[in-house]
Amino acid sequence: MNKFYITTAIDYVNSAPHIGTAYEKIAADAIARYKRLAGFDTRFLMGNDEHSINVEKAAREKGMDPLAYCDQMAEVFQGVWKRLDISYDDFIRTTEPRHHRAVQELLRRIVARGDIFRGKYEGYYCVGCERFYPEKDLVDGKCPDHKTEPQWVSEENWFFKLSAYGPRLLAFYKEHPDFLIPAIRRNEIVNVIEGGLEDISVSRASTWGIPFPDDPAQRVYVWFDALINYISGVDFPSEDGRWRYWPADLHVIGKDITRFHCIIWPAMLMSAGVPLPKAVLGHGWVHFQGEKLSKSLGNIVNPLDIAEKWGSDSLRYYLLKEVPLSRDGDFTWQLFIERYNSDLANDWGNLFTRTVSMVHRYRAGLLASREAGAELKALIVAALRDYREGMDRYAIEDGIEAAWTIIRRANQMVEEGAPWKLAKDPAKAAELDALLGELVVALQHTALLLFPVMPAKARLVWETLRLTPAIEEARFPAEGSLLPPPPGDTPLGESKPLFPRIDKAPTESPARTA
RNA sequence: GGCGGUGUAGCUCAGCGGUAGAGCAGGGGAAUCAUAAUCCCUUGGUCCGGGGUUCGAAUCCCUGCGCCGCCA
Repeated sequence: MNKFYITTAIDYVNSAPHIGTAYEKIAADAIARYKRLAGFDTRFLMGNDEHSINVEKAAREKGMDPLAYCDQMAEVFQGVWKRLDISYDDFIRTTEPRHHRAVQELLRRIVARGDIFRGKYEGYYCVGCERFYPEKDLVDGKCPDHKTEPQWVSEENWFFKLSAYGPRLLAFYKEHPDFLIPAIRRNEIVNVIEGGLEDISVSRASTWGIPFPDDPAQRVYVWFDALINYISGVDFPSEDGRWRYWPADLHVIGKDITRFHCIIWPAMLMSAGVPLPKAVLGHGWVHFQGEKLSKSLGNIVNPLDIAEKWGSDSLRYYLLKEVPLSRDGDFTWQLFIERYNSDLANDWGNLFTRTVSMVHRYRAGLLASREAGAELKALIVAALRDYREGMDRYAIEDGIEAAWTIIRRANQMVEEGAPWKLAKDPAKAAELDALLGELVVALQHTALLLFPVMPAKARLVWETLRLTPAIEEARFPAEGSLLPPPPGDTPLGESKPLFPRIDKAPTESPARTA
């Protein structure tokens, strides 16, 4: 069986997840679920990045031991992810022993290669960013991001010979043009490499972090440490068990950290002699009401607020449909309500309730016919093909669009067939049976296709149609065919609104307006 | 400043050499199974401005402007 190993960025735990963080996990989750439907032995890794100085600082400010603080935040993060139906298989924390082992072993190999040397670093260091800034990049002597004064740091560190890897990286990008998605970001990275790489400091004099091998006075620099989670999560340096998932098939990350993932990380692996990941997807940002998310603007939206009120699926749908991974998108309440009502409540939700209630009303919940006619079958087969074509390119919005061709057609079929008329004429009983059967088959396939995007509602549709086994076990039918139909001898479940409409008035301004 | 992207209907976007497209919103109608949802029809665009290539350009080239990204 083909495997598929997908990861997301691990998160700093000095603040709770916001809608942008959630977007990345939701997108990765949809891809992971899609791959499972496609029959891949899928491994989906997420985690927390706990060795940041800022994490230590946040803990101290709360008067907590850093590790205890991290434990607490790990609960918070995983609670949010579960609430959003993120189906991760494993959750790695960089304070775990398994991670320490992996980091130290990888470093040992890099040292053995001769790529680590002792050097002195002096420069302005922004604690907020955990990075050095050249003086010319400072604005009024302050960090352009945090607007705080950086510290002048001068210390002896361990350095990694990144500069030596420029040619190999360029050759790699030439051979693997699809490594970094979308293409535009690949060009940027190639330009950076062509401009020449500098060696990087990979250790800090600190007490919070992973001890540098053979130099307990130094801790591994948080970024160097963090990247390694992708292999410690599959048991590196063990050669068996989960290591079969490596190399990763896709690292899903934000576009701001592509350089770490597309230059430093491959170079580290080259140095250590570990195979490189297959691809990196650098997604864009979710803006809120037209503005970047930022603490100072106070427009950080808690994804749980939306999920609690309207269901996690509606948030997932909005983000995946309106914010293609390849570019930035915007979250606005107005558009959210618009998409929710028109796409979810009116199109999909209504198709579900009207179909199920007609089966109950006219046929006591039982299906005498359970197959698609030639025309509908062709449509579903085409939708399956288009869906997979889109999802394989990680164009989730195109996959959703393909699913909607079934929904639209089914709603049309209801109008054209007018079951309420057929029901009044006993001579047309067979026609009515056939139509209801077609609608149910259509609905069944929408549940399959939308499961990666809206797992909870898809599951509800699936179960209402009495389909077995569970939707989590479902797999795509072979090319050109449809799923096995629902049973004919068990009455369908209850018809209830999948997405209760949002009445505009009371929800006009749940947050400040732009 | 350099490199790159982008600018198409009120909104979000597709089209990327052959008579302007989709969804939503707006207008009209049909229907009543359904969350007053659905379905049908429909209004709406100097395709950012200017120049050029071509029988023909939203689509290619040049230039100006706006926005965005990366680098400096």
